[in-house]
Amino acid sequence: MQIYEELKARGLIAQVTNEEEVRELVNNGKAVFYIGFDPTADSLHVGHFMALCLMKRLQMAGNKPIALIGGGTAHIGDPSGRTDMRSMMTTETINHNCECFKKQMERFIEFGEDKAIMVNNADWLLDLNYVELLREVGACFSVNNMLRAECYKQRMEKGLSFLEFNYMIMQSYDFLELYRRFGCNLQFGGDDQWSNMLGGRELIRRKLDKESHAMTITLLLNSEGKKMGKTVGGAVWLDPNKTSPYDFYQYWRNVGDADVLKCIRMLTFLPLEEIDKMDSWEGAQLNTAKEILAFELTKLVHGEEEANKAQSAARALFSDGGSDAPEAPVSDEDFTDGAIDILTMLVKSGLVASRSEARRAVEQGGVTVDNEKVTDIKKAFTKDDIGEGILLKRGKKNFKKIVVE
RNA sequence: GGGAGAAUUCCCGAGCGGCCAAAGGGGGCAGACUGUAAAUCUGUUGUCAACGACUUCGGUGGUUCGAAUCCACCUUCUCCCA
Repeated sequence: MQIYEELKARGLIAQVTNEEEVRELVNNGKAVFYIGFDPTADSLHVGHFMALCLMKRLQMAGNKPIALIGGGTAHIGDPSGRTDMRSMMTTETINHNCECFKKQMERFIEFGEDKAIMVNNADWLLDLNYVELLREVGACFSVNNMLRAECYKQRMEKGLSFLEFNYMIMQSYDFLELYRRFGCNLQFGGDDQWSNMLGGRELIRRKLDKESHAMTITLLLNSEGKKMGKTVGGAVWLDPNKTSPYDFYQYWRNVGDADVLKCIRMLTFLPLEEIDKMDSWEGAQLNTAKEILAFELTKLVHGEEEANKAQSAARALFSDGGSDAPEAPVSDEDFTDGAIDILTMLVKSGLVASRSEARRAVEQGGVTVDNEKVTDIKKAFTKDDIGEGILLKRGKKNFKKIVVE
């Protein structure tokens, strides 16, 4: 099976400009393609991960990836898929985020001579002269067409600033620039980028009279139509300091029944035949599929060792109440009169955000210590009680092993 | 440039000068049920030394015994006219 067919079978491809031509390009390793990453945070998240996997797949098939970090476009902010204007970021923040992105990407994609390259559009966007730019590309954009684009339509209700309106032009300019510099002939992106990508294609045609292509990746949506990889606390990050490997594992372990197979197909590198076999699984058997999904992804992002750790911690905890939990240290200052009370312990461990929350959790019967329910908010523990460490749980899925420093 | 209106807790959205830590919904959390799923039901959802106290209703001042509520100015946004 060739790469294009595989991507298709995995459900990764949402839209392409011209299927025949793109297939030809990609299957023969003739594509020089780019994906843009907006450095809006200091870590990549699951959404980016999909794009990275796609780059890897295409690279393995002999195509040349360009990772574009949007150090320049980040100054503007992409209005696509947003209903409000995002707050403007300072140049320092953007630069910091770019650095973080770089480091994380290097773990997935091989960069170097004749391999993948990484560029930052700040290098050309920030020095542009307004009038020159207008003269060069301004004529190539029809405002009428732009306003018809879905991403702007939505914002017409709420209000759209001129700043954000220009995002499409910047992104199109990127494509043009990459075409000129590296012969980049294909752009990938999330499905919400479609109109921006077409803008670039149009620009290349007008300025250089050359054909280029665009292809969008299916956005990873759950069965309710919501973007996956988001939790209340924010995104599921790839940075282990922002989302621990265990939490990362748990996120995938807990996806809904309806979404497991889709995720395995789209995100893992397991052979398709193997995945097809799982297709018939149902009911509690899906739990196995979830475990596979969680393990495979954790392995890809954090390495096999971390994946094993996360898996055994989870298994131990949910089956026999094990001891492989992440540790939360408490220090001498946390003890008063030689003991630490349950509320302090909950707060210190990070299992709850405030003492009030801790109190509620205990009062509602959601807290256990070494699997014994604690109902008294005044309950306290001495160092001897803690000994080598005790297992503190809030609810069914949140736990820490308390140890004395 | 002229005019009208809006800003409330995680989000949406009620809120007579005292009975407002602020209705209702969503979301979150916990419990029951389960398969670490979904659906459903129950409780809960500002903070703290907790039958009480403290800090919140865009910002800064003011009126008042008392302000989310009234006044002034500022900021941001929306709408109408140009």
